[in-house]
Amino acid sequence: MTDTSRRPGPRIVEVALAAGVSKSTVSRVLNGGEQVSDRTRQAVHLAIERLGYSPNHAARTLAGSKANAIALVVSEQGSRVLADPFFAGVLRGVHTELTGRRIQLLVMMSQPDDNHDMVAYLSGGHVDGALVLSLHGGDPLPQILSARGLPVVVGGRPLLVGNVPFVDADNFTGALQATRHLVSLGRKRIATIAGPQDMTVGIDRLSGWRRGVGEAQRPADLVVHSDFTPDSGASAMEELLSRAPDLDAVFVAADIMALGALRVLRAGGRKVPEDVAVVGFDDSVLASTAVPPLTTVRQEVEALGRTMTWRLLAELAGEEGLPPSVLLPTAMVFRDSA
Amino acid sequence: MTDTSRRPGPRIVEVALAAGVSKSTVSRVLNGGEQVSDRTRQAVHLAIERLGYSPNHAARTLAGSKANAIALVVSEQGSRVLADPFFAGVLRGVHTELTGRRIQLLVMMSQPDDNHDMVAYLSGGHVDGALVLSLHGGDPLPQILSARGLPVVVGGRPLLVGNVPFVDADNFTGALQATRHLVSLGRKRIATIAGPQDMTVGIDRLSGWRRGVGEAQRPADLVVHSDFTPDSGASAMEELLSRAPDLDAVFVAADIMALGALRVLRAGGRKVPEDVAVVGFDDSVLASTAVPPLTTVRQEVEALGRTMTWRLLAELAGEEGLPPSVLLPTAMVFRDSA
DNA sequence: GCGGATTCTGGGAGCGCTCCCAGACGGGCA
DNA sequence: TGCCCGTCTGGGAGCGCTCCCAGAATCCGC
Repeated sequence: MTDTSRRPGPRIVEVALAAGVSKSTVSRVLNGGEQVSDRTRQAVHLAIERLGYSPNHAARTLAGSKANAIALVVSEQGSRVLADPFFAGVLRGVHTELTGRRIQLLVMMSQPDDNHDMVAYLSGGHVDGALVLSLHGGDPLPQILSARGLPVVVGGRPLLVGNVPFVDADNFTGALQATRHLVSLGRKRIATIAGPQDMTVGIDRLSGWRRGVGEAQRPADLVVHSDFTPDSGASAMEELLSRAPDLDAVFVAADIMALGALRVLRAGGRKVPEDVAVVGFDDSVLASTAVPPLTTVRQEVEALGRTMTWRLLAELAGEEGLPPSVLLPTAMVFRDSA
Repeated sequence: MTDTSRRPGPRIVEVALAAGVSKSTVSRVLNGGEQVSDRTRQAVHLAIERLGYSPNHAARTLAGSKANAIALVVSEQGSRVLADPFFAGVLRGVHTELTGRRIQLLVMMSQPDDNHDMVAYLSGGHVDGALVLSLHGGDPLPQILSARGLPVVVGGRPLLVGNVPFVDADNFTGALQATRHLVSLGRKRIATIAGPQDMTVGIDRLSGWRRGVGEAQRPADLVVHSDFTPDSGASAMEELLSRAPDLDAVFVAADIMALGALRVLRAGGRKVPEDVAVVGFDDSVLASTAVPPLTTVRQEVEALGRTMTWRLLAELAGEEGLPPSVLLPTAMVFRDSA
């Protein structure tokens, strides 16, 4: 339909002509830009500006040895509940880190079952690297891609460690901080509603709590596992209450579960924080609107995206001495619930 | 660093050789696939399968007349609060609609101020079309792109109508339904906390409420404008309460504002829904976890993404008689607050 | 049985770039 | 002055596809 007789915009030769140089030189300026005299470089830049030239991505990719694109892979299933605000934040971070560079961001969603096509695509040279948001840590995708020679950075500590670099919030320390806070409040019976133990985010936050109660000589028996939904948080709270009616604090491994827990506490006539102090995790939008507003542990989702991207690009650039993995600091946010 | 001496995987000629045909024929099968005998087609498909061939995107784009890619443009600013879950849902819908087709999805974020580069990029033939998520309806970006010949579909009704097709939830009807529900409950003094009036989502939801109170012969004076944050919802509720202490119902134009309103009502000793019935909008995750759980209007965010994509692809395919724009139905979700 | 229409196939010229190679130019040193 | 070497530049061969054109194969009716 739209037969604009070939794509619009000037070609590299037009720029070369305008600048009075060859297209090789323009190309040189566009890329590394070494071995070009300042006068020439400026002339080229001027011509580019004047003509509004924007290099053809497909041609660069075809001719060059890199794809000038990276992929952000999100798992379809994981993206249901937890991932929503999480994902948007990560994406923003990724994008921030990418601006200025001429690198395309491809977003893909991995099906739980059949990733055959995606693996073929990604390892087929269409992208230079991949960012994998691995919410359910057991996903073999990062390993597969990495084994095929594609640079990969995982967001969230993977369950199978392997040698794929990852970036994650420091869930362990965050949970530890939260528990220490409860201890410092003088709480004696500190429970936890833990996340699923097949996800490192669940595992690490539980470990942090264990360490926290351990170092304060408190019993570490009040653990109920749950699955990152408000309802499961509610039933976990019920179970805790029936097991230990004397509990006076709960560390809940995710704000969204904390909402369910708060509901049960309220229904049971326990005052928060007077009778039971509650600390959540994530500092999602839910936390500030909860009743009462939730004291929680903040993780910088956007920084996660930025750091993942930085790590990947650094690797692509061939930088040496990169950290295999990065843990991002977390910080307590004090509100009313503890 | 990773000098894999050219990209891995077979080329189209390998496939042609394996199938005993020419590369032209393989190309034909890959694309439209008309004018190819069934026997040949099957042989080619077999060869593709056997070799695990995946066509080189850059080469197709360079040689062909289309880019085989579409862009999803999100505004950086809008993506802060409102957009988070919204965006993930839309993206999922877009992706769903794209699977199977060999079309890349590029995600870009538009800076509020400088979109110069992005416009150049998008209208430079790098993508075949664009999906623009326009949360702040006044954005001229869709018009600009469209004027430059790029097919565009906007998500959310734009403020400047123009001739750019859009897909939106039927905010008007949704608000009308909500208001009618409050009327049917026998409420007499029905207020609204409206959204910003520089966004059509705010305008349309207010219109729906006006229509609803109007057709029930109720006064339409209890309007307070707010800005889609819990705190602004709270202060709006305070204002309403002081202006009309006898109000017995509120339609809040977004769940996130309703949370603030609920807080104020609770603090003021009003029982929800007994004293004041509250209906929200969006059916976000916030609604079900609110206290009390919020009756609200559900908009199908994923369907929005799917529909936008369908509309764009249909246009790219040159289909005739496409609807200029589409309004997606909304549905009431009844919980405890009204 | 033959001409022409119809269906199918192959050849090859680009698409717009990068990157290798060779050549032009100039400056320092013996 | 002559030679070498380093800096800068231009030419041109691809990258892997699509798409146009021409030619081969098949079919049909008279």
